[in-house]
Amino acid sequence: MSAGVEKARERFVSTWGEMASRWGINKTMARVHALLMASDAALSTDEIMAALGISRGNANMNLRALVDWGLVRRVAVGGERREYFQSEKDVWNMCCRIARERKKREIEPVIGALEECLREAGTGKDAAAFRKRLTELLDLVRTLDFVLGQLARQEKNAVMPKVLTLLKAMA
Amino acid sequence: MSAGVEKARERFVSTWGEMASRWGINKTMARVHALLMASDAALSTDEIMAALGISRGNANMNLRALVDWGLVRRVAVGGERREYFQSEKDVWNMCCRIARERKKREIEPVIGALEECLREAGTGKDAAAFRKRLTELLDLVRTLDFVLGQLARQEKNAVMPKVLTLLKAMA
DNA sequence: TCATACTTTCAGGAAGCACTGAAAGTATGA
DNA sequence: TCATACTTTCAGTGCTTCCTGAAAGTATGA
Repeated sequence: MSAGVEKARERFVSTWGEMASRWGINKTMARVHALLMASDAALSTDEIMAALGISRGNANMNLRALVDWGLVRRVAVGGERREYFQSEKDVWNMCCRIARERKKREIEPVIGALEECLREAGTGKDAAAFRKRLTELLDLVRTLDFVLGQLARQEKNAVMPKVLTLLKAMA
Repeated sequence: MSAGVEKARERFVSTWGEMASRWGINKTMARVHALLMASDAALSTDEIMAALGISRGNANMNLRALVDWGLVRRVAVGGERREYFQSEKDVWNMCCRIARERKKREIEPVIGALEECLREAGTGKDAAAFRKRLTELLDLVRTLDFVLGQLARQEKNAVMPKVLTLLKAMA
């Protein structure tokens, strides 16, 4: 078979790592994720360490984070004691998991903080313009929160693909 | 007037900075942006330096980046030689600018790289599953690219708010 | 053209975040 | 219960990114 496949996998791993770090996600975490996505079989910690040239501690930490995000599962491989890891293979599910976690970790706290700002800004006339902008911003962030929520509920709710189809049709 | 307004502005600045840094955006850049959003009047470099306690070089760099992103404008204040800065006040426009830039800087290059991976992966049977996953991923990223593109075109295209309204109605 | 008032650049330093590796912890089967 | 095979933790280190401040650059009006 063509030798390019391995090069392609490597390129994929580094592309994914690069992209993730621009979106505030740990580069190594994304590389581990990409490696698992690119691999048909489940991989052990040692295989991941070897493939990416990272330490045991680092591998462990990032694998745990990926499991927390719901992007990777631990799997038992017949008879073996060692743990193996396997990524969620459905990219749409993957996207839903990411939406759910970012909503929870990054959007919801901001909504709370903006509400607090609004409360703190009081009712004075000098803050009227500020309050208006805060209100509009809060509205926007709530919309984003709503959209991510819909994405996150995907498994129970098929509305998102319909909307996307519709959006393309309307364009 | 209530003394809380200034506290509210400060909280807003730090909230915005915190959020941005979790999404891969320079924290100081976001704080400058927030300061300008919270301020009714245009501000000079010196005022920004004083308000945020940052150096001239830092202020200059981040202001330029904000201007590049289309989130902040330089404005002339009658007779004065010094430059003043003012943020885009419409939050929806702001959102469109961010969508446009992130699409251009971060999504489009990834699409190119994934296409290259797919080409490089060849046609061998051993890479069939990898190719399948790459294809699905590419599809997903292209969808995101499309959505950001629609957002970015907002000024010429009112489709996005309609879709959002619809999404809420369908939920 | 020069003095002035302001802006921009960039080398070096500081801060924060990620990584290593060895030691401690845990589960398994004999 | 112990030996073994593996996983997890975390203090110290390294690396990247960000920031500073002084020097160079630029525009303006006299």
